Amino acid sequence: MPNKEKHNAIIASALALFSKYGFHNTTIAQIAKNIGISAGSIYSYFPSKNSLAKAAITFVTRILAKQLRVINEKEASSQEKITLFVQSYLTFVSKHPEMIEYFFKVYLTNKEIFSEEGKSGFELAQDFINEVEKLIDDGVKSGEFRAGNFYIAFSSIVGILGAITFLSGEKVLDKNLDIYTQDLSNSICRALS
Amino acid sequence: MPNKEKHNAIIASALALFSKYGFHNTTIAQIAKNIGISAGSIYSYFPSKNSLAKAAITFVTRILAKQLRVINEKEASSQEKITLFVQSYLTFVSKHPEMIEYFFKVYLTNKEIFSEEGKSGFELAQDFINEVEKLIDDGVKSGEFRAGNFYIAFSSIVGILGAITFLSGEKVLDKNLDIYTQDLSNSICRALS
Amino acid sequence: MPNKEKHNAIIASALALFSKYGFHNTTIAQIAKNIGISAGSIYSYFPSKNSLAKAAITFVTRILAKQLRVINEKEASSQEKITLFVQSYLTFVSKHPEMIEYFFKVYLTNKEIFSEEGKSGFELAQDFINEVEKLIDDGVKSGEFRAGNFYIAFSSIVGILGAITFLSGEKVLDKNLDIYTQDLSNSICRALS
Amino acid sequence: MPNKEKHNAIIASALALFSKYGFHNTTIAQIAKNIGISAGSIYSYFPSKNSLAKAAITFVTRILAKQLRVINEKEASSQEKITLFVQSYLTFVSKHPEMIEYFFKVYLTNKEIFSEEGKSGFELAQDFINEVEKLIDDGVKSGEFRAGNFYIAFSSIVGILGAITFLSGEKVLDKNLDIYTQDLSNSICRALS
DNA sequence: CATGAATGAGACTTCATTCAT
DNA sequence: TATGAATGAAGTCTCATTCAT
Repeated sequence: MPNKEKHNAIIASALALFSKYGFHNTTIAQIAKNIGISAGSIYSYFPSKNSLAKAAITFVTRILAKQLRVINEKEASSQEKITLFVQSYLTFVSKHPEMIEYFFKVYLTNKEIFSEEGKSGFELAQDFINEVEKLIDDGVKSGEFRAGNFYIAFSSIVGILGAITFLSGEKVLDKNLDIYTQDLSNSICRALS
Repeated sequence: MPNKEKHNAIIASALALFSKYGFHNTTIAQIAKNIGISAGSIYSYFPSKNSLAKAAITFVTRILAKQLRVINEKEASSQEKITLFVQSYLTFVSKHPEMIEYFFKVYLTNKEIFSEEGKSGFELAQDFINEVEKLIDDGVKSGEFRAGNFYIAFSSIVGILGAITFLSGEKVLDKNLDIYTQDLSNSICRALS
Repeated sequence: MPNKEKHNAIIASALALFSKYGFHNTTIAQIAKNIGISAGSIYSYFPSKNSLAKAAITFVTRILAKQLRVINEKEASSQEKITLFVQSYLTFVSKHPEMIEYFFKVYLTNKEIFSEEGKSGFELAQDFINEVEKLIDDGVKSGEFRAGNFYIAFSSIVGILGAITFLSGEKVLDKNLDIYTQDLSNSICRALS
Repeated sequence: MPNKEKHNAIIASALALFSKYGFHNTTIAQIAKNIGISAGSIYSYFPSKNSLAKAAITFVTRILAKQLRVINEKEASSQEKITLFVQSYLTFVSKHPEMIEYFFKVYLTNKEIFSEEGKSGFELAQDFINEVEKLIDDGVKSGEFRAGNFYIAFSSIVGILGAITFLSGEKVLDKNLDIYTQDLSNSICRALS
């Protein structure tokens, strides 16, 4: 693999275009042109368009997982952690909407791209999911969150954040995203408690 | 097969295949073959593949909106209405997973499919959104839900249900969906109150 | 499969171009243009370029096998049968050089096209090979040919005819092919006896 | 690695890969990697892939011509020479099947590879052909072979050997090639006499 | 209205060849 | 001379859409 900088530039380009136009409406040629390289060049870095989409997901997932890991390792109540996470998440959405939109739009809606041979593409996000699980578990242990089904708790966090992200991307929100931090944290904590 | 019947059969076929394989991985020929008609004849009913996708989403949206309208018109507390809605929704997911998966998939990726037409896929769901708004408003008026930003409340309902639907589609849930009715209603009501 | 006539026209076009320019130097577009249809059209008849090459081999092989079968079924000495076969073969080469050249050039030299999953592409010619075997066996039984290894006898017939065909295709022969009938039959019979 | 040595290593690598996968299914990169050099550096030795193919065929042809020349210069009957040639040829096929397979493959498909250059692949083999001609002429002069058309005699030798080589390459022969030496020589001599 | 063969535009991908280092 | 990243041209194949029957 030639060059790490270009590798990342390709991912960034793909991320931006996939999230904007969708995976199937973005061509390799566009991704290449977008960063001033030739289409064939991309194949020195990624063996296929699908693999590029996967690399992009891994890229975003790692960032999200890392952010949450840092928060998980802090000394703070679980409610505070939720707030911190919502905060860092919304900031991230503001700064890199294309990454989050990619995560929610392309990833969730194009299973056929990410899964292979019975293996759910879901596993690509495992790192992030593990951190969410830890966040929930810790809260249950400390008594701040009620014990209950993991998937419902997971849905309460990720679903609410995902939905508000979607609305933001659709430009239906009148204000800046960070305005909603406290209110969203509140709703999530209540849903979990 | 009368006109209207074939029209609906085409939508049902499209719905099933789009949700299973994705819009771009489903061909008009497959949709046609699936119900034993010719590819060309689909164009007697829908002017394009995109228009078929739109008709399908309208079809599903109307069903969801109608279900919620019936519940909204009942004499019941808002909490009970939430439970009723979750219940009817989960039943619907169990019976017609393809419709709900398509519903979420299309909305998440509407840009990909509908972007060129000016009208966002989001707008197509206005009926349904209006009913959700009414559900929330009524709860706020009755004092059961806290007053607050509509979009956050909307996200709390639709986001949580969407997330659990996604997990169900990914086959990561160990049990039947309806098991989660009470727990989910609980989480949603807490998030709103 | 739409239409038998066009199916055969495609095979004929492929045969002519493959034998003239080689498999890899012939494009689907050329094959199509050659008979005035669109490139995509070919894929209604053959799922891939490789499959078209295979169909062409089967086509030629069947003709060769049929010719030899007719001769094998005649009442004649084996030597006479050899002569008849050489005669009919040379006539065929004169009339349809592209078919025979295809057989010897494309088929023999592009194994990767015709074989699949351990299965030797050789089997595509089985019909013809069987007839050659019968021709030899009958001669051995009648005492005209010496008993011996089948593959050597096979090589004596097919190798000699193949080589003269090749030379003919290379335009190094000064005279018409049929001039050589008696001489070739002679050589083959001696090689076998 | 000195100049000449690398030159030959490239030819050997090309020979092995061309014969195994075919000219068009072998990439310059593979040829290079196979001997641990870079793709670009092949162009320091050969101006194009085609020229490399030509150099390879010349290389093999010279070996074959030389072997036959040595035999031609011996004091022996023509029949003995045929046997010697068959023997040395089969040994060569056993030791370097890739060279012989390439030899036949290239000549059969020379149009595909060399056509644009005006000079047919056939001409490249002139050295070898001359030696075959001498072998035949000597036999005719000594009365061992019957006088007749050169091309038929040539086909009898090269066609039979080519066919058995092909069968060997197809792995349809049950035994080692050298087993067939006497039998093959026999057939060839009879065909010529 | 139905059919389905035909079209043609366009996508992904490969690879010989070049050239700056 | 060596390297190998980059190019760009080309080829296979797909499929929404059309249209003659």
